[in-house]
Amino acid sequence: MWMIMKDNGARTRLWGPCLIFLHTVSSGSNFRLYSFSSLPSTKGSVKPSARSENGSEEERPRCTGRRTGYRARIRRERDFSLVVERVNSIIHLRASHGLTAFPPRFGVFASENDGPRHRSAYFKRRYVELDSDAEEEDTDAVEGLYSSQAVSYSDRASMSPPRKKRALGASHEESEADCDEEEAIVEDTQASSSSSALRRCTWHTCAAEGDDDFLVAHILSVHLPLKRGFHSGPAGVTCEWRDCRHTGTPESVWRHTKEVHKADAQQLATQLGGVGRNGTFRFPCQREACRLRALRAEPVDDQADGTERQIGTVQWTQFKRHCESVHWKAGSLARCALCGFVDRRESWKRRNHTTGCLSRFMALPAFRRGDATDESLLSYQNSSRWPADHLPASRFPFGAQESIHEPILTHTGLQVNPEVQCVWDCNPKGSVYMVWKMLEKCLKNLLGMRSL
DNA sequence: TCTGACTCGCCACTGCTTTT
DNA sequence: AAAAGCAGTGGCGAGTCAGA
Repeated sequence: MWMIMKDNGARTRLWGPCLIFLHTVSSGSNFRLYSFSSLPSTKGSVKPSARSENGSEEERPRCTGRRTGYRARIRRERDFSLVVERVNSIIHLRASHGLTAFPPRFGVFASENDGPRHRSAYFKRRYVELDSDAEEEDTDAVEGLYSSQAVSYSDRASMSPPRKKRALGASHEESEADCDEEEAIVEDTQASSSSSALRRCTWHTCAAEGDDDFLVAHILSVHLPLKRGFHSGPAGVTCEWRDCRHTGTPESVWRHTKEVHKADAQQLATQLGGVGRNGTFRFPCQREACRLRALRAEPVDDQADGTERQIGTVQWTQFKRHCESVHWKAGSLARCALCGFVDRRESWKRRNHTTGCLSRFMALPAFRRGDATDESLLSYQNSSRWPADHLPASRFPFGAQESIHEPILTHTGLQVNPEVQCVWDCNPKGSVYMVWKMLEKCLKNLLGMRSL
């Protein structure tokens, strides 16, 4: 279903497995449920892809004026106005943080400019799962976010096989874990690759159980809840086109690049025969890192358009992504909430970083003892960074700006820390993710539905 | 309604690392 | 040493959106 949220006057369009329309009614801190009739029409990027997994058209949850598809199904099954009235009477969300991602893309980097996008692998997968009635979840699962009772929750229909233990974790393990703990990491990682894809939190007496993303959210909301704020990303990046020293946010520097350097790029493409069909053009990136790389490399192949592709050249249509992923390490990238590892969003599913990272973190002696603090997380992030003198030259993102190595842990007060209260007979309070899962369960139970 | 710019996700390729 | 695995990166097509 669609969810639209207004926060301090700025509407954020979100999609999620919900039946509600949240609307700010008082200074961005209280949210109220509205019926679908209040929903504005949605089109464009908030709409799931028209393509289904098997290539056929499916019933899609769209907020149009017509009672079609999923919405019509809901209306047939329940009198939705009664549902809204009921939910309004028992839910009260209190937020002291700008909820720009609801549910948050837990496990990866999230910031104000990094809201959920329907094309992300996570939401695509969530849509498929939640639109299917094939599975029924454990109704007690969400409670595991709080309690130490043995509960289980699987947010994934399947889990990718774990990555092999990599050098990334080696230095960390040398300092933090003994041999037994290394075995525990391996066992834990292997366990996570089993068909159940579930494993337990290793925190002291905690018995919460779930998949990788669930456990990351659980750890950050339950065991290390207070001081961790949402990192807003690198404060600034530098253009570096030739000798340009223009600095700013990734978005502003990209605008600057388009305004000031695009003509230069086109001229380079023309000179080097990099102009292709349909107005596309490929040019050598003029940042020092790419120029040095090009000097060291030979042309690699011939392109369909007859031009020769060289190391360090890029098409203009891909240039923003190139800047963000190669030079700035900022923008539309995903970041691990535990170690700060940054990768392109579309690579997260394939790389399966979370499995190994979570294993290493939960193997920390302090974490297993149950006395880990935010300093433990900060220490873990520091130790997980690639030491510059140990980096293979080709692996290191040569030219990447320093912000990539900044820890994401910020010591902030409650006033900027995500904190949400959901009153549903039991009055829990906690992270956005946790309350979101509870709300999802409550709505399911209320509607008597197996899935939304 | 059309069009061009833009975003997103999938895929292929290269080269390095790890395993056998 | 060969094979397999993986990280880094760019190409490409489909979808989206805003402006003409």
